Amino acid sequence: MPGLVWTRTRRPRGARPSLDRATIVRGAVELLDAHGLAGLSMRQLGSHLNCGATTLYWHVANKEELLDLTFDEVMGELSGPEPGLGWREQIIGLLSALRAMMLRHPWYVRVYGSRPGFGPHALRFNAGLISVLRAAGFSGERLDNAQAALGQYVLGAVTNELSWQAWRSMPREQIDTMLAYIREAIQQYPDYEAYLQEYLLVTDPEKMMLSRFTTALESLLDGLANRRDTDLNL
Amino acid sequence: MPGLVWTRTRRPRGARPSLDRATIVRGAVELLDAHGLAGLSMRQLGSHLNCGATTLYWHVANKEELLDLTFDEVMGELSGPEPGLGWREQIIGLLSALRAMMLRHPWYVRVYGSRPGFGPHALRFNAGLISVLRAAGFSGERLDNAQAALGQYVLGAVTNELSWQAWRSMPREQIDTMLAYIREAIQQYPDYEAYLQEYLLVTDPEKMMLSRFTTALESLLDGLANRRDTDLNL
DNA sequence: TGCGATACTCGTACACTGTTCGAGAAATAA
DNA sequence: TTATTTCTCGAACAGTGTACGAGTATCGCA
Repeated sequence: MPGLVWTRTRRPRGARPSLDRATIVRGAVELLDAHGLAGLSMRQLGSHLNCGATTLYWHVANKEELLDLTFDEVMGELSGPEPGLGWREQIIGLLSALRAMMLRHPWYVRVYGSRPGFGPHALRFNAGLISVLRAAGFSGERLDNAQAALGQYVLGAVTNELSWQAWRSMPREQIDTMLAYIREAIQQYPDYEAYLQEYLLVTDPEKMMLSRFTTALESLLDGLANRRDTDLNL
Repeated sequence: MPGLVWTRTRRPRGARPSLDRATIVRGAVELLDAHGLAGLSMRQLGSHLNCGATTLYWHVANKEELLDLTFDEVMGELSGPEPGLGWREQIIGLLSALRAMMLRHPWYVRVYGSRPGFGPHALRFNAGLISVLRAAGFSGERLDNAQAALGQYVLGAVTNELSWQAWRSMPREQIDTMLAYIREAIQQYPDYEAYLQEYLLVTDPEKMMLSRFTTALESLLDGLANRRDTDLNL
């Protein structure tokens, strides 16, 4: 438990470092991207970086802190709001980039659930979102509500999308038996059956997910726009 | 990998069961509620149920399947839509109950990310949501968009709320050092600073979270209502 | 009544995990 | 040179999921 989690200012007076906090975090992200959350172990990360597993514990307090660091590391892939656009376009741009990042790093949403996420990159991103909203006429509790609603929606949408991806990447026979079960079980819900028949095995899920995402965001922005302080330039 | 995951129809011709699939799942939920996702191990579940750890593997394929079962088990705590209300009230009732369930079982959202969730109880709940939306004038792609947006928002909101809870339940000194770091780091974002000063240590977080949830849902429903087939009885 | 066959229970074992501890190596400061 | 600090890492511990196979209790049927 160091004082500050993300920054460490130590001036080396002794041996040659040969291993760095930043390279450890980068290596962890590589392993996470390649093999998922379960594929990251201290030993495997050690051999990935050509060092002993316990060496990592000199640079990092424990695995939890390492996950915190990877969490903020990928937040660093995001950039700030695009100037010169309307506030809705700016927000959709920010959140679409956030979604893309989360999809690039599928372990991100699973780490999120038990972690605050106040690293410098996360702060920077949130500050950008807040500034756009404030300029658009949100303040006080309405600002808080808008910011929370938007961020939370993105998180849930990506979580849902990833769970859908996991479902589609199951072995074919498992999908088939599952489908047979579902088809039989939903016969008692005619409305739902008609709905699922159409969407359970859609041909282009990526396109559907993106369409879901943007239209839901538009709907949410519609609703939020009516809850601003000023009702100008809608 | 049994044929159907959630149902198993075997007629015992041999020994006394003394252990049941349902009691295993109930015991697993108890352990998860008490000690979190990390607190559920096959050995601990065994001793919780007064049986050997490997005995469980006769009734359950592996831990993953057990998690699937617990997942649907807690979905069984939800009931269908309340008749005699407007569609918005029905939906808010359904989703508020879903949120309350997820908060009762904080492990739920962490399990969700890597799991499809097509158990019978989940199907029942989704069918209820779909039927309300269909009766409210949604169909086709708009129905899909509305259903996805609502479910995804709830998931994200609860995930966010739980991460917030985890943050507030950290040891006090860790919170303080983190706060000091955050306060210093956000000085370069004046807008965000003013915002965080107000909301970082709000006195009644439960109330704030509930307010966020309901107003975001109202905003989302506002936006969705304009994207129905018929624009009647808004 | 006896005899499989079936339905379960569980001890042992294996490979793996996060993490602690303490010994050692290497480089700088005095 | 000596002392001190920085860093690496092998060994060990408790815990994990799960495969295997031996053992036991109960049933249907002869």
